[in-house]
Amino acid sequence: MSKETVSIGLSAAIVAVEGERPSVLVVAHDGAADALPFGPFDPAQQRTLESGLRKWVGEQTRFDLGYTEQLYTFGDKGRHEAAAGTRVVSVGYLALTRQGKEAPETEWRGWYHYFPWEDWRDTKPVMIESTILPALKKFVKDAPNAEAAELRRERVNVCFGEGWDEERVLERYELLYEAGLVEEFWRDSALLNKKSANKGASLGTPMLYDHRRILATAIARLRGKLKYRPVVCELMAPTFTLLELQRAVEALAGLRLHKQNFRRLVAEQGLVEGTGKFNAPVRGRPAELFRFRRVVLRERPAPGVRLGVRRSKAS
Amino acid sequence: MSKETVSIGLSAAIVAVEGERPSVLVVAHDGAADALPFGPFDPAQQRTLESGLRKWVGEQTRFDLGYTEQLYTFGDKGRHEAAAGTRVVSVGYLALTRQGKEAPETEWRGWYHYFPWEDWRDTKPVMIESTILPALKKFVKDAPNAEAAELRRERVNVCFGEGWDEERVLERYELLYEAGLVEEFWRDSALLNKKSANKGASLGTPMLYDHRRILATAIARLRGKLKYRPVVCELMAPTFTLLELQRAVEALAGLRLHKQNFRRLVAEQGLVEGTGKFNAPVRGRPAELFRFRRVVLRERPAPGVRLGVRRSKAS
DNA sequence: ACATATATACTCGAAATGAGTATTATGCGG
DNA sequence: CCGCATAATACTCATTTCGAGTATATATGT
Repeated sequence: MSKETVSIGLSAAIVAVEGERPSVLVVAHDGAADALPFGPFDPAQQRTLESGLRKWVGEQTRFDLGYTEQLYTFGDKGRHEAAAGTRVVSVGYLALTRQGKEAPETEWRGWYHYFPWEDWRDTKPVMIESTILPALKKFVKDAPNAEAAELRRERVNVCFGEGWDEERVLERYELLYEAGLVEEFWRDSALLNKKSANKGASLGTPMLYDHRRILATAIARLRGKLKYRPVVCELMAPTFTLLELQRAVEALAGLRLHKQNFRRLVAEQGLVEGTGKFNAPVRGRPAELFRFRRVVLRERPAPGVRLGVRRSKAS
Repeated sequence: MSKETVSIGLSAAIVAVEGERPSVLVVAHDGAADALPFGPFDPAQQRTLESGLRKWVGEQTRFDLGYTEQLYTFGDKGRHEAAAGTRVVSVGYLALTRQGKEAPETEWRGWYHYFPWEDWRDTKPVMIESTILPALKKFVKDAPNAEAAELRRERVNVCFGEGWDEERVLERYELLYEAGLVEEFWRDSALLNKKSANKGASLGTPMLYDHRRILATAIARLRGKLKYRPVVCELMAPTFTLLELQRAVEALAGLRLHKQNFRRLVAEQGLVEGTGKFNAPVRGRPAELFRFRRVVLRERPAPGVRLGVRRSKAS
């Protein structure tokens, strides 16, 4: 039994929304691919995993995390290579923030750079029909046997078939990974096999280690949670118009919502309250500025933003 | 910086339902408290965390895990004590099974032994009014300052106040832990402070290490997932009556459901199909035996068992 | 004044939900 | 063999929620 030691890596997907653009904080870790802020967990110094995370994030980004939530622990061999003889088990976190100042070495990047197929706000991304589905069709055909092919077909259908489920971000990324459609797959298998496979397709911008997988998990979780917990509030300025709130939710969900119904929902749920003040609009009637109601923020038995998804024409 | 090393512990809450009793597989680990099957992760031998888990569970229970799902990774100092100088970070899993044969050293135990306050099927557990709320009121009063008291009051209200949310199992357990109402709290603080604090209240049966916390997470997750994924099917015999299915869901949720509406839901969703055969009832009209529809099992864009919770009188 | 753009109010039908009542099929005690 | 208790299953109904849309109000720029 070779003595391989374990090390715990902590990574954070720190998310913010500026206008219509959901973004994530990346650090230029070693000039290579984009990376999430991360570092090893030091059990001697830290009482909890989360405090370890805060320490790293603080050092790398001078950021003071607000809302944080653990996502998942990944331990697969070969998806987070470190020094030989050490296995990195990485614990991913989601953090929400208001995009204040950040440190020199960091940068906000729109998360759809990494997941261009996830943004359905304007139209269904053309790459799905033009690139993804044909490649996945090939992936199905290349299955080792009929049973595996049927399984793959099902997965493709669930992930990219009719009935878009905006929450299946991770499932989709993993499918593309296994199908060899993201750069990480070729990089990881080259490292594992010690031979460089010929580089295949590369959808979206790759990230360091398994960071894109962590980000996928973060987006999936956030999209899910939006619907039953008031998490958007962590991302908004102290006051905002209802349209701004809607645009933020849309940006995160990657979908357009029905305006009138959206405001009905947030109103009914008592999520926000008017301030009596109005904004100075570029065009059109001024909109009232709202704020979140403190009461709701301390998680009640209650609600988030149920997205009133729309199925027909314009806003 | 003292060289403390990390070790990863894998634990599984293996859940089954027999009739009306949801239960979890426990092992008699060292005669002491009940424990979940668990063991350290060996990076040299295992490619993934889950395969490591399957190995341990296989060895300790001769069980072949079916459906498994990662729950959470706990790393707090002092809640899973091991050899000095090693910090155990424990990754908890949920597994669902049909309660077949088990190994000698193991035993199925009803999970409400550990969480008696979570079973609302017959009535609201009296212990909530008689024991828990008075003790928590004291916990609020003992807060170091007014702000902390307000926070505690809110938590008590969300967890045990009006509007029972059956999913907040973990929140409730953690609150009781912090309030010193479960044995684990006194055990852990004695270990940390090296002095044995006077033992306080002890609600429910305690477990080894942080296993009760992992079980709480498992129940919470399962109760949540019931509503939007067909997970019960992992727990049912190949064929079953609709009432048996309902009883299983009720057992897990700790709530009673409205019979007619329950069958409407599962029927509409196409979750099950009749077999044409009927059971031999002790009393009453014989019930048709159903089975789950294969199609639905490969997670569709779709449904689980939305619980048609009832708010008035009898079944 | 009017075209344009946005905010906000209100309407309407379809579907989902909660809560029943009604009917059907058994076994059993007389 | 009748009638009753018991459970399964069918059907009803009011209410709420949801998706979709129309209507009206209030700005700006020309």
